[in-house]
Amino acid sequence: MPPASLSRTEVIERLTVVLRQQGFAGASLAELSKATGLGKSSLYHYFPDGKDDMTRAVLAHLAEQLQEALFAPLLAPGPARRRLDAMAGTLNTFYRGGREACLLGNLVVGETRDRFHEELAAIFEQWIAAIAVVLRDAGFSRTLARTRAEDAVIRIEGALVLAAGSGQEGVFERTLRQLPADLLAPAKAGRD
Amino acid sequence: MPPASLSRTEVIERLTVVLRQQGFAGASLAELSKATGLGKSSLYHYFPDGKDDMTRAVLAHLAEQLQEALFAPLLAPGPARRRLDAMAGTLNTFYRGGREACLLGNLVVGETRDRFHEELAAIFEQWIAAIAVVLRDAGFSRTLARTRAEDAVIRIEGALVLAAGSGQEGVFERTLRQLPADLLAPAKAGRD
DNA sequence: CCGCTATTGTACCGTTCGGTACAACCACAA
DNA sequence: TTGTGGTTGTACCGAACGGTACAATAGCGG
Repeated sequence: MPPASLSRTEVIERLTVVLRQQGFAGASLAELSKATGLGKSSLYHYFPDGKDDMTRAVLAHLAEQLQEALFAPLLAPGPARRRLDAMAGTLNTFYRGGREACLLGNLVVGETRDRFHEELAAIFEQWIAAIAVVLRDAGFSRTLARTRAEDAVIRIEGALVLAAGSGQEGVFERTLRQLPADLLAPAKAGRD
Repeated sequence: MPPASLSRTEVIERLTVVLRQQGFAGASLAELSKATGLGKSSLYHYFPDGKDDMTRAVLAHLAEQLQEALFAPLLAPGPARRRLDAMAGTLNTFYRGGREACLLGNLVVGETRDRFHEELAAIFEQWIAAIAVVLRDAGFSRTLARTRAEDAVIRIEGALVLAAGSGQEGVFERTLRQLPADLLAPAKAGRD
């Protein structure tokens, strides 16, 4: 085994890859060890509580990443449309056009949903709240902004599921392309 | 262990419960055995290839169920709106208002995505195709009907993810409530 | 150079994993 | 009654699981 020379961040990023592809139950210590290049003893040195600790570290790292790459731009000044377009662009590269799975989506399963519920719910909430701010800035009511923001996250997560399940390439990118305009579309009586 | 006296269908339904809650990797033989009341030997008697066979049987059973409870009503004559409303109602009970996970969504993960890709893709495709027929009947173009049908499945799957991840009860039901009207909304220039 | 701490390899723990072998059972037909 | 074939409990398999103990190392400040 090489002398590592990986920063903690790099280790966490490699753990992320395994967890987001395999889910919690499917990610074995052996795989996590291989992916990081760290032996089990090193892994337990940095993450004393094992997979649990690793997952929490991965979630914390993800929260930071999203904060600066997604939420902050959403909350920054500028035209609503441009901010939403930026989110779509960021997500498209983040999920490699739908070819990469969503860590959050793969952790809301079985016992892990309850075990990491706080962290998961917090990330989802921040995301929705950030989108809702944009929609409020665009002039929508608080409640409409909120439901549309939830809808945005719903469509992103759903598109990742369908893209993975159907194997159709375009599904995710098309969803991202439509999203900004749909979110900003004028409210219609009887809808929303 | 009781003398079983379960029909094959009942066994499959009990396997379904475990698989949809725990996913493939998270569903152990011990759990599947306990849930069905069948010992491992009986399980292997009915499903010689183990979890693989069980999962395939569960997927086949799900396909049948969806066929008669979801796709057939969608393809039956009647006003488009009523047919979509029926779908929404069926889904709401099927997923217990978002409290129950989606088997499909939990199988598009890790290696299981590839292992059962054919079955998964077929079910998604049938579902989308059935919705698209309704939208074509409602007067939409082939391509618009198709993309909106994909969007419907996307929103359903996404709503299940967000409902599970956020713990918010209303998310799934609200999504289902909005869906029929959104799908039938007149096309607007620049959107869709 | 020393000594100290952080890190790591190796060996091992008990448990559970998916899966198999096989004898006993059971209902039922001959 | 005696098969007989579909079923089942029990015992077991090797491998992999998550996790631990510990001695050896590596790197670095003094």
